[in-house]
Amino acid sequence: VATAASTQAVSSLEFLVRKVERSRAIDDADRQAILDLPHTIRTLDVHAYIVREFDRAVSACLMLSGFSMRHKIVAGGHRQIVAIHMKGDFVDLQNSVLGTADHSVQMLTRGSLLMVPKADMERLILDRPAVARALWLDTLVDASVSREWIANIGRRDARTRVAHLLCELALRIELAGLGKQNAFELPMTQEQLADATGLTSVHVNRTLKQLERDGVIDRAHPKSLLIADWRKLADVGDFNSAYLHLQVGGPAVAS
Amino acid sequence: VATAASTQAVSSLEFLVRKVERSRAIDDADRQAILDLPHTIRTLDVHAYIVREFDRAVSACLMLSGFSMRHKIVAGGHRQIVAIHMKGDFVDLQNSVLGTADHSVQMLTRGSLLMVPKADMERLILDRPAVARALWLDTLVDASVSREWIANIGRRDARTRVAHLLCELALRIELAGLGKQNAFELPMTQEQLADATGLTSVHVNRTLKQLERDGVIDRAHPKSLLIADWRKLADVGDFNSAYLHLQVGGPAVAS
DNA sequence: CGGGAGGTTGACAATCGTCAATCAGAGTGG
DNA sequence: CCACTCTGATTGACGATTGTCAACCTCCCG
Repeated sequence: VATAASTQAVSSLEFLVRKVERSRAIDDADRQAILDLPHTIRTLDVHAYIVREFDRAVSACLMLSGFSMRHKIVAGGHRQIVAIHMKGDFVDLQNSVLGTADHSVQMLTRGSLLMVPKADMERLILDRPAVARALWLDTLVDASVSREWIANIGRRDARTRVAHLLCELALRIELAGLGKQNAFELPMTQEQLADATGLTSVHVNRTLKQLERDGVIDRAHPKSLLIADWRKLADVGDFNSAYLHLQVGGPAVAS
Repeated sequence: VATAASTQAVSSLEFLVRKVERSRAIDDADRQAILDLPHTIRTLDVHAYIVREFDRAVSACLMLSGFSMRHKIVAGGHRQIVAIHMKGDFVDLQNSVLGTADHSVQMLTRGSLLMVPKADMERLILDRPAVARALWLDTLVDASVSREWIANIGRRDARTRVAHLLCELALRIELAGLGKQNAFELPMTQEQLADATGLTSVHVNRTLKQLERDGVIDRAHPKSLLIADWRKLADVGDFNSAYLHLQVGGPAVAS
């Protein structure tokens, strides 16, 4: 795989360096190992697939812009979205370690991705333990989010469930620098919200309408979401951000 | 932390070596690093907590026997079980990396655990990349199971959901050498099955009864489960074991 | 201007939850 | 050995959250 050494590409790897640094102290050799990664940038349209079920992973993909969804199809053709990804998220680090994808990842909007060949990623992981630990941390946070989604879908009613998802998206969008916590563009249709919450689009519609009537959210256009009362939404949504592990990393191993 | 060097303890670390070896080729230094880990063995009674929400992790725990459940509590006090663990599973590797636990882990049966202090685990991870990768793999498989649970709870009806969970448990119990795929002791009450599937115990009861009437399962005692027709159960449960990633590891990085 | 995707709404159906009573089995102490 | 107790399983009646179906609307875009 050729190394794309355009200005754009180099700044993208620096983005990866900063991501890794957020969760873990890394040294110059670690930093250089990341900056030396061969890579390409891919821009994908809405609905384009990043990973397809049964694919064998060939690259690790880091989202640079846009939104994507991870989803599974069950018997009967129903779809369940199991994660939403945005700028700064790795979308198939797991597939690149596990081998065959057991689900698909598809763009929710147009966006661009940093692609690093699987073999180079593997080598980075084995050569640079501090980087490996930071990436592992990333997958652990993903796993924590998945567990919260299980609880959300399994044990909360529609109103709470939708409010919770909106809270999560709002917070993550703000953290990614893509909008304000209480005013952002919702990158999903109501059908997609339904597939993420285990509901139907009709019921999501009714639920959103109700939240709007109750003065919790405000929607000028159907897609733009204004959170009229964050406190209230977090309350309705039984939302506690602990599961996002925003301050992770923990102390380095004592030496 | 003192090293417990009883015969029992040593064989437990060998168990960890074998676990790591299953997913990844490791060398003698890796093997020795594992065998040198300080550790203790703890036996816990039914309902005992392995990890409590808000705890700061102090040890990584590997299950040696018995069953446990990972669960979250939502507003209203409802409980959602987000994972079932058994012999060979790590129960708080994630907490040991993430810091504070965002949920609890509790014994479903009496059982024993191998405990390794967090700091030693951290050091192992940084010093032995091949071991770190194997452990990472373990957490990735857990994450994959979580995603399947999201789909199971979000998009399948009660009958399918329960059947799917039974299939997963049957397969994992057989793989752990704790029973046969089509005849094993179910370590969970119907209320626990309900909390794992996002249903109520009453509805789980009706569903199990129906599966029994349909000749899919057979229950001599309420707790012993005989899968009368594995094919049929897997069919009813829309079960495909791919998400368990039973053949993982992938090729080592080309050198 | 036409087509299409997505949003909105109503009527009705059904899966699943709630409540409550009863039953079965295991462990305990007398 | 036998009441006693507790946990968990079972069942019925009823209610409600959520799904289904279908129509219509609105906006965007070519």
